[in-house]
Amino acid sequence: MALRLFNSLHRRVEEFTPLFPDAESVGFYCCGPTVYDFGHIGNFRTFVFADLLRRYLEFRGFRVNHVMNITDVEDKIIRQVAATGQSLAEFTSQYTEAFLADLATISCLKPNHLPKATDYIPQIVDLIQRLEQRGIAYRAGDGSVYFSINKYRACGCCYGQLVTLDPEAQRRTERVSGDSYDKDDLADFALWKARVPGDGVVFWDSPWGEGRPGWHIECSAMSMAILGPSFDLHLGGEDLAFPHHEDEIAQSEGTGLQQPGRPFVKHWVHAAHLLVDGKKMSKSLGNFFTVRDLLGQGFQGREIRFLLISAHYRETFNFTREGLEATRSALARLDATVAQLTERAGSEAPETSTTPSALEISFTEALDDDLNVSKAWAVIFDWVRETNAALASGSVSPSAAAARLQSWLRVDGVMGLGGRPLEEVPAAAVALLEKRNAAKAARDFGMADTVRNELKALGWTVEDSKTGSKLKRL
RNA sequence: GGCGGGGUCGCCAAGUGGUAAGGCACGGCUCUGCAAAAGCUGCAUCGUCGGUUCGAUUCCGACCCUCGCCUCCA
Repeated sequence: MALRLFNSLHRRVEEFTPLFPDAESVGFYCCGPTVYDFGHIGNFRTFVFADLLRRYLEFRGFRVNHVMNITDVEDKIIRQVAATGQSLAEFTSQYTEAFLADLATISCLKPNHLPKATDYIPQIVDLIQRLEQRGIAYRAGDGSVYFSINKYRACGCCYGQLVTLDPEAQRRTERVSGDSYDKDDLADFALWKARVPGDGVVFWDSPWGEGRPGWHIECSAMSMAILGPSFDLHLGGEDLAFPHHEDEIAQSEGTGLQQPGRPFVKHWVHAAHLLVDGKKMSKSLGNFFTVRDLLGQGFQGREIRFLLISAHYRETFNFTREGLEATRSALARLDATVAQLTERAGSEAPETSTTPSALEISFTEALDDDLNVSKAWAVIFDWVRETNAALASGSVSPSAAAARLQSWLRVDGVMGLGGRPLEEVPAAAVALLEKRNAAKAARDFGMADTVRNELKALGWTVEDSKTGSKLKRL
């Protein structure tokens, strides 16, 4: 079996095979954040999903060249720069750093490349010039450069690969008409925006005068500069499918840089939105939570991660506080099993086995199926139950425990939950535990219960078993 | 208005033409001084109405509700 993934380009699940089988890595691009503010967990749903897919590809033996861009020039950023008096770099770097810190908090591996749009102005200009030379880009009266969808189509190219849009049937929103500028056609989009007074000091020189790049062309420039004109996977939130990704395809393929018969991107993958109270989580609706907000409320990064990858990536998912709280119990159960295995295994080497474990086989089957995480969690929790039962029956040898643990660690290499960090038991708690043990031995259960409550107040719970009492962090 | 997703147990969420995974919560039992943890166990006929079929939650049609995109957006 092989990994099958839904390809937005063909609207069906397809087997994933690399575009260039001999290449040393798979080209993997995910549209990153616009760094004008802290990202919210709706944004991070997409990034965690990208991280999961990247980790799974690696689990399946691919080497992945993971690129995530940072959009560091854009209208909102320019407004903020003007308002704060900071330089563009000063302003965007603080949110870029915050973004990377948040990614780490939710256990996302750092992408191999994190290109910033402002570092790719020459490449952007180059692409626009190519489009101009081919007659697909044109200069408008205001000094901006636009992409002509009609000219592009006249070259035999297809605009409308990711979405089926009938321009005539479109609603004429205010946004559309308000954005008309000097375009030949309403649907054309900006490649280079001429400098306007509101841009302040944010502008670059170009063959078309001072200005700044359009949003869409940035991703084309960065992805092709790093991964080449054709690459394997392009990810993003579903709201980016149109117009952002559609325009990326048009600009990138419009340059004619691809080898004949090669697409810009072989496989497009889109992550569905996170909802809050049934509505899309967004800055404009104000119904969002940042990673920092949730951390401040006492949640852990791994709990947020778990929740974000508990549902299939193509289904919208309703975020609730209750849902986040529920992850705690589930993770605790998983942690307890892993902790028991670790203890049982000791320093014993795992049983040698040349075949993957049942856990790994079922897990692989689940994720091969268009990254069916729900199925994967079912597999994992079935394994938890079975492992707990085996441990309780005493039938797990240290080397068998080590083997199970090793197998889990391989699976967790994809899920990225990690274990809950072990905390050293403070001396005060140890003393109380001993006091309770003594009380129990003396059959003074009133005292034992009192001490147990004192321990609880310190944040430790007691678990009694045949082999003695143990403290566990609450 | 156009296009695209959804409606499955209290909540979250898989899945299948032959009467429905898993997680959280809840109940019972075992274990325990009592708990906790763990195990066992109980709990749904799948939005509505029709159609196809020996049989549909799964296919088709209609309808209702809901979310998203339609050039700011992960």
